[in-house]
Amino acid sequence: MSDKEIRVRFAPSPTGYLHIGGLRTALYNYLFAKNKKGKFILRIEDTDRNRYVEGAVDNLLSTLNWAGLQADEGPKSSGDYGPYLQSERLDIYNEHIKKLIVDGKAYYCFCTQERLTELREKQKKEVIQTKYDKHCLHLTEDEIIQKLNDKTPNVIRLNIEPNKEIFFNDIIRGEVTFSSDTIDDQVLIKSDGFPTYHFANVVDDHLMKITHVIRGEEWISSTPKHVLLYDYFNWERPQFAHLPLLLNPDKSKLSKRQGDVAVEDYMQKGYLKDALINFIALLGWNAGDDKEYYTMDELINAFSLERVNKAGAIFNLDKLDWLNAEHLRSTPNDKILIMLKDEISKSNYSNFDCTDEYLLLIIEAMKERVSFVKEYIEKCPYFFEPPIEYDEKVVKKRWKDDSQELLKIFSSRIEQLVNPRKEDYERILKKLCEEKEIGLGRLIHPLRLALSGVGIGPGIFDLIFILGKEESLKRIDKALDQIK
RNA sequence: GGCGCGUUCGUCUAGUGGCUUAGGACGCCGCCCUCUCAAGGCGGAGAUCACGGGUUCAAAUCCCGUACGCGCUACCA
Repeated sequence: MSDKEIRVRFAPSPTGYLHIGGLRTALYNYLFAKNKKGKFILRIEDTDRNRYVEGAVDNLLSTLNWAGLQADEGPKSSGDYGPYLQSERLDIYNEHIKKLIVDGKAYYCFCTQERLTELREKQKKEVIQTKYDKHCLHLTEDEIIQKLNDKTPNVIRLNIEPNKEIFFNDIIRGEVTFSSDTIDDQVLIKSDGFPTYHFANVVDDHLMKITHVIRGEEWISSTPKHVLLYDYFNWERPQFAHLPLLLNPDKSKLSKRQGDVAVEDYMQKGYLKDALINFIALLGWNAGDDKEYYTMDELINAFSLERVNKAGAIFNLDKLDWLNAEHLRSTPNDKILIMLKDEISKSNYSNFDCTDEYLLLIIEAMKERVSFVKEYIEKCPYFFEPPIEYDEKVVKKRWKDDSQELLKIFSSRIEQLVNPRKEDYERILKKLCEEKEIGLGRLIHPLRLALSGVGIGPGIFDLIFILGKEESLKRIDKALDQIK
């Protein structure tokens, strides 16, 4: 493998949404390509007309873009090897299948669906492997021409020679061997004239000069068919790397039934793309050290197929939440501001009117306390509206006999302040506690309760400063009135 | 059923024959810090490395077998 340009592809079928497992496959392809200064190509495998979903391609593209996995070549990008939609490449497949037929490597099959089902049932009853019996391979040329002229529905099948050892090398798993006897004469061209995945994928990968086929483990079993096709065409085989599967908690292949599998679901839940990418990158790969937090650039630098695991990984969200918090914490405040404003517009506080400076103060104060942007609202609603009620437990624990008096004095003293800073509140509070010979908590806790209605939150001086003098005075008054 | 792939703490994983009384991370528990909650620091519980044979002075690591799990077994991808 000389200095040839590395070219890999992500080849999803447009089923309506991007599966999280698909995102990981795309990511590994992307990381590998970028690490090798190669190209990442997106090809849409839309050869199954029954599964056509309106708008699926656009959706796929936008989700991939959100995740930061822009294709160097693809349906909406430029590229010299298009079209990148298989449904637009029918002529190409047709031209290539002819060569195979001429060489006897593929053949027409006119068997009806009924005969095929019957055959399969018979084989099942005899408990032998279910596969096509090459019935139509023995048709004479005249018979074939006759049937073709009669427009008898037909498919084209791969002609697999019996009794051959087929092996290929997998970067992740090493050498894998199959006996050709266990491989079916796969349909290459369906009766509607569309190719199957097996045929289209090989033709396209060759024509698009794909050097490495990186895909899910579920393709291992059909790889011998693909490998045979390369050999039949006399084409150089790409390198294969079959990724371990993403699993449900019960270890079955990650599926819709057991939780969210669409990338959009995670977008909607408020996960940061950097966190999601970081998380799925670590599901099946690691650099061999203890590093857990990665940016995309760091992933590109560190990634290698050799260090991808063989065993499937259960998709478990605990770590994702932690990574999201980590990534959110290292996001600059001005970026969080933009996300927070968006979140506010979607919340009950959509009419809340305030300056960016106000939100920035909240962001800074809450930064260590949130894992998601929306928690800047959920965990501290008191920044957006006065407390409606006071946490019963906190009242019981923190509201003492002297709380009323202390708050009254404190309130009257801060009232005198002009444009108070955080330090001014602190000075006054400390002085008052000194005078009364009490610990700071004696005043701090009731004050927090009065201001926020709850017993948890940012530092008290941040809290009072952010709310501001007027608002704080109002809230203290109200609390004095309502908490008994 | 056939074929293929896999199997280290609950989960993600390190480990490529001696450095391993199997390391880290998430989660969980405790302590410290402290105005609360977090964050942070420190510590703890948690894996007879699926099982059984072999090879070797020495095996989680190499070989064989078994079990279990998963994938494929379509004119789906």
